[in-house]
Amino acid sequence: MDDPLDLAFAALADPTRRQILMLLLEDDMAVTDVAEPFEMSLAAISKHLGILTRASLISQEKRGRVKWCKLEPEALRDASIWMQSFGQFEAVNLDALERFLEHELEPEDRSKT
Amino acid sequence: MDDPLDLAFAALADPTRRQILMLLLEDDMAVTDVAEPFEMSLAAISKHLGILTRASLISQEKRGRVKWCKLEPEALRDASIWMQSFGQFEAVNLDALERFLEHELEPEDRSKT
DNA sequence: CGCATATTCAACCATTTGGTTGACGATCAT
DNA sequence: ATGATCGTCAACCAAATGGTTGAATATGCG
Repeated sequence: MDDPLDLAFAALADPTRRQILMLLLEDDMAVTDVAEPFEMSLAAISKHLGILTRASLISQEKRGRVKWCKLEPEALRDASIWMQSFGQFEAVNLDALERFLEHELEPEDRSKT
Repeated sequence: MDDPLDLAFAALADPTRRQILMLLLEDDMAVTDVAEPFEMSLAAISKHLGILTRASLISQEKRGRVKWCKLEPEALRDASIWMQSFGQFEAVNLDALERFLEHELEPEDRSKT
């Protein structure tokens, strides 16, 4: 079961991991900093990052003792492309996207605007 | 864990379920007919269809003793929209899509052309 | 060196998942 | 009414998932 599509969708199915991706959308981050907003242990976050890495949704590069996490949109693109075949292209409604993201991002506690 | 996005991505993470969606892309189908190309039991397929239904990726309507399954792209669209925020819109590369679908659909045994 | 920081590893646990089988309830045809 | 077909349900099972804790491994700092 190492179909890239399996890995990508399975990785995206967890809300913690989607939230991690949203964090990384703003900037590359160290593992410890990724973990900071979450209630769970650092080890748990480390596992989530491993899953995201195996799914190629992020990459991790160790510089010094810090491991930097970076968003890697390629695999996400493949999954997105797969989905387009069902969404019949009208899926990409940018107005809907904006409204959706507002609704999705607001309830999170990460709003330090 | 009834976030629609969780349900949609988790449903898509299974290759059997993605294959079912591809079947339904061509036409609405009865449960038995959906199950026919697969090795596994009818009950297993019934479960998969239940998961797809709870994720709103398909709908099921019982007419007589036959339960018809129908593709329902709305939830898929939501998931797709979520992903666009990472793919930075250039994700929708139609050439790539066509090449991808060719590669994805060809190896299946569903080719009765 | 000796200690703090950053991250992973290993063992463990509860829950979920994906599958099986056999019995069951509906529906249609004869 | 009998019987075949359509589909689900319930109980069970093995394996995967998402979390915990405590020990281990680097790496940087003074």
